[in-house]
Amino acid sequence: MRTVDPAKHQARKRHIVDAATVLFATKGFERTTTAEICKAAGMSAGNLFHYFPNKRAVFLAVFEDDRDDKAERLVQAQSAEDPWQALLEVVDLLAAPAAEPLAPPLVMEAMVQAYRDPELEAVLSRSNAEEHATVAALIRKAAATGQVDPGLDPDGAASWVLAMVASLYTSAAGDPAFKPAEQLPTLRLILQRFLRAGPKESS
Amino acid sequence: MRTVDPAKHQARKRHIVDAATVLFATKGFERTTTAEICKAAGMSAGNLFHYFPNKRAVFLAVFEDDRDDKAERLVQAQSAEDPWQALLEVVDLLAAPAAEPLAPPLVMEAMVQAYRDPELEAVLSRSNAEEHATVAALIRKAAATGQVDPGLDPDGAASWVLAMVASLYTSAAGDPAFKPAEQLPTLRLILQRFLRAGPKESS
DNA sequence: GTCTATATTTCGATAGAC
DNA sequence: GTCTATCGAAATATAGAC
Repeated sequence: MRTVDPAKHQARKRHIVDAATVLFATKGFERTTTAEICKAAGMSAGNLFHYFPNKRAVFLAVFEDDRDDKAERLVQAQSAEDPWQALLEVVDLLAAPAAEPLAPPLVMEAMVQAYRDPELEAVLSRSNAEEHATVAALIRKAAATGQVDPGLDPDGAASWVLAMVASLYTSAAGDPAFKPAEQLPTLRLILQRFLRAGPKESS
Repeated sequence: MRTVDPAKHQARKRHIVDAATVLFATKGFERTTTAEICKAAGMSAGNLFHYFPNKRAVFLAVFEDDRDDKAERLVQAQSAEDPWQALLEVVDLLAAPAAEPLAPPLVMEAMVQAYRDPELEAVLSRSNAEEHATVAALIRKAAATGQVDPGLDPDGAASWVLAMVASLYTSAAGDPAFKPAEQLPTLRLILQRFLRAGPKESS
């Protein structure tokens, strides 16, 4: 007999993760106490540890949830008709959260913690691998339709596209005056010139 | 009467900084103890604290020294005849250390610590401002000679150039298999296409 | 290096759903 | 009656001060 409703259980975990996300982003992982998470989530320590084995697991769940979310939306964007338009949509999708105040510090914190936590490292690199595969596939498609320079290595180019998107997060994290949204037009311009350029180059 | 030879004092500080750099890069700031720094530098704690007030000051000195170093070499590269060649040289100069094993983790560590240490933050942003000014000036010059698209905003473009260089460090820090040196040709290609593109764009 | 303060995690109990 | 969510206090671990 199972009396636990999986959906409810999942929702409860999500509630905890949402509360913890704010704290992790503003105070960092170590400086956030489980007591604070409990208070933010409106529950006791005993209850919190009923859902997660330890604090690290809560942190991990932040990025697992995000990965699931993103993977789903990537499939959407990927399925768009025109490969070049799909690529631009994917880039927008990946870049958009950089404008939210919590995302950049959270990304920084994740990079730091990934250094010390192989499990987190695994989640992040899986997430990155999915993004890379999506972007590379679209570049390949767009090259096939002549919308992207066929001379480019799709995997190498995809890495650079992702690196540029990532720099929106690192820049925003370091400098509060940096506005990622304002950089999107320039990012699109760079991508356009880099990827669509024809085979002939003037040195 | 002065009993300290300033040059000798400076050299001794440099020696400590060099020894500490290796430790900071491999173990991170917090996990490096002052005792380890003493041992690596071959001196007693009393002697070390004669040169630096605390561990944080040693860490700070790593980046101050680097800034001085870089500023000097930036002047060199900046003075090259052709603005476009000068720009490429500056980029190479800034990108080159990414290939050294210690630099990427050290850069990461600096970014993390800058979050919590306004003094370090100041050193890093000053360093960044100098790089930005140099690159922007060269872009302006190259635009004037028609080697760079005059439609670009030099400051905005310079920020993106630096962001791309920085991504060599972050990528190398995260993934041991990533080889910054191999990415240099692609980086140059991106810069070339982004910056040199004429005014007409095919959408 | 010891000791204190603070944070994390475990434990046993209670109350309600099925 | 069994199973689960919840609580709050107790025990363990960790970190910081002296």
